[in-house]
Amino acid sequence: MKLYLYNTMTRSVDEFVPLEDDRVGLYACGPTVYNYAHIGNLRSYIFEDTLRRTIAYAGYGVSHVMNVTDVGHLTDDQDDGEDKMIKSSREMGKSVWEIAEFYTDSFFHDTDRLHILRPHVTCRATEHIDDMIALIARLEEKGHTYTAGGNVYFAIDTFPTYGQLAQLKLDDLHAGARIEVDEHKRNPKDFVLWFTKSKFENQVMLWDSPWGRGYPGWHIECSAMSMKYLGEQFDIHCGGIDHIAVHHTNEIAQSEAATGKQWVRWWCHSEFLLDETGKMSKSKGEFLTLDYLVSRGFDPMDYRYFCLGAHYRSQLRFTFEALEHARNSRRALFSRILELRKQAGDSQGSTEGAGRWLDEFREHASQDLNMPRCLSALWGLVKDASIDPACRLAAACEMDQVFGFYLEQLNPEKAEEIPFEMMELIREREEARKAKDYSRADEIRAILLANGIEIKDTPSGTSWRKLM
RNA sequence: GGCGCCGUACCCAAGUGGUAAGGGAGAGGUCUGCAAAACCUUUAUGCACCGGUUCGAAUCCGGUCGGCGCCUCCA
Repeated sequence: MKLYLYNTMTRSVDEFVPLEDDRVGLYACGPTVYNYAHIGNLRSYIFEDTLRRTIAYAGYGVSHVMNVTDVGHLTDDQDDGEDKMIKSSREMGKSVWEIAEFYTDSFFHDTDRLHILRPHVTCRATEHIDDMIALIARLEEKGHTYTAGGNVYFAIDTFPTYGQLAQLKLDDLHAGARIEVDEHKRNPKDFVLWFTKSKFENQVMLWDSPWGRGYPGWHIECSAMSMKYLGEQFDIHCGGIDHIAVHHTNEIAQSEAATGKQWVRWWCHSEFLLDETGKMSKSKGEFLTLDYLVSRGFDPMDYRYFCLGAHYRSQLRFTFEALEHARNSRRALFSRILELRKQAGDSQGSTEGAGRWLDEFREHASQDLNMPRCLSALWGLVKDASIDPACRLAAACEMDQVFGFYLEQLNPEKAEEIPFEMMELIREREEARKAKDYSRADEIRAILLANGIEIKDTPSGTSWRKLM
């Protein structure tokens, strides 16, 4: 299966050809673990997961590497902002290391529930300080750095193609329009590789370096760690669209300045999730978490389905109404799958006969991950009565390799496992129906429904199903 | 000021030159004690607006109006 992916560098959808024939190196910018991930963050990881699954579905092996930024970042682009890790530490009365561990665990708890596959390598910034120092030293040797005011800076003037990814026109940039420019910078777009001056009273994350005791700049970790695990050149680097202008632009500069060759071949960026007021942002203070959605009665798969309903390069506005629609669809889909399983019985289905739908699915998956169209193909398949149920089921499970709903794990028995009291109510309703006391029967049906149990009366008796 | 994106039915959302996917919600029908589920039927001569290019445009070009994101940490 040929894959076509949008590449931010070329600004077009191009045929994807990996460096090696059968293995794809994929680097994803991971979380900064000073707070919970919000659902906007999680949308990005769902996109990356879809990308990874699609690459695997297309027949490639994938090496998926993700960083965890557990070293403090400042709240702005100078060294007089507040370190977010320290801020969080102070507010929660825990050490920065405990904060990092707590939110890292929380992050993976969320991604697990969303069926986001864990990266093959998860690398923590604090465990790779030596690699970062080595990279900075390499840049220093090649004359790309200077020291001023105690900090080591990257000089963008030494990297002629600076800003290519973001199509920045350096002359037109009004740097400092919104913030004051660091007086030590030779060029306003220069950025810090290593800090030695800490103004924070509780800065405990400090390491020795050739430039003094301090801590790394914000961009160097991704360069150092991606090259360590994927090589000096690799296939895909992905992240949120906000990273294009600064983070990834700077990563490219420092990486390619150090190695003298192209670093990343494909840049894939996902668009933002918006809320009613606009972009969802951690710094606004209030934001939606997966836990909150769950507390409102949603299943993590509802959110996954919601995200898959829109293209990853489109802004998507989150509303609870839209999430409810996604939940309805997802439930309907899951119950159809369970129904197919029942009909299929023990017969092992082959996907032959579902070729039309699988072709459609593959075509849209390969065209820059058009998940809305893929979902459309899944629905077409599932509803196609001309195809044998076992075959439909097998084909749906094949598509699910990309969707990640884990349809195969849907368990009819589990759907029918209900508490004893509910069981009693069902029995009582049966008796009421026999006695033609329909008002009581309807009343019980309403109670059951309120408890997430759906009743279905058939000629052969009453069956029930948990709304999952 | 620079860069980029969007405006498609009641809602969400694909489609980017060949005559509007899919889902949700609603309506009618079969079934049912009534429902639910399932199935069938149904809901945009039109894709913000105005021009232009073309045999043909939601799709390309120009303009207008409206909305959003990035350029500070941020997915």
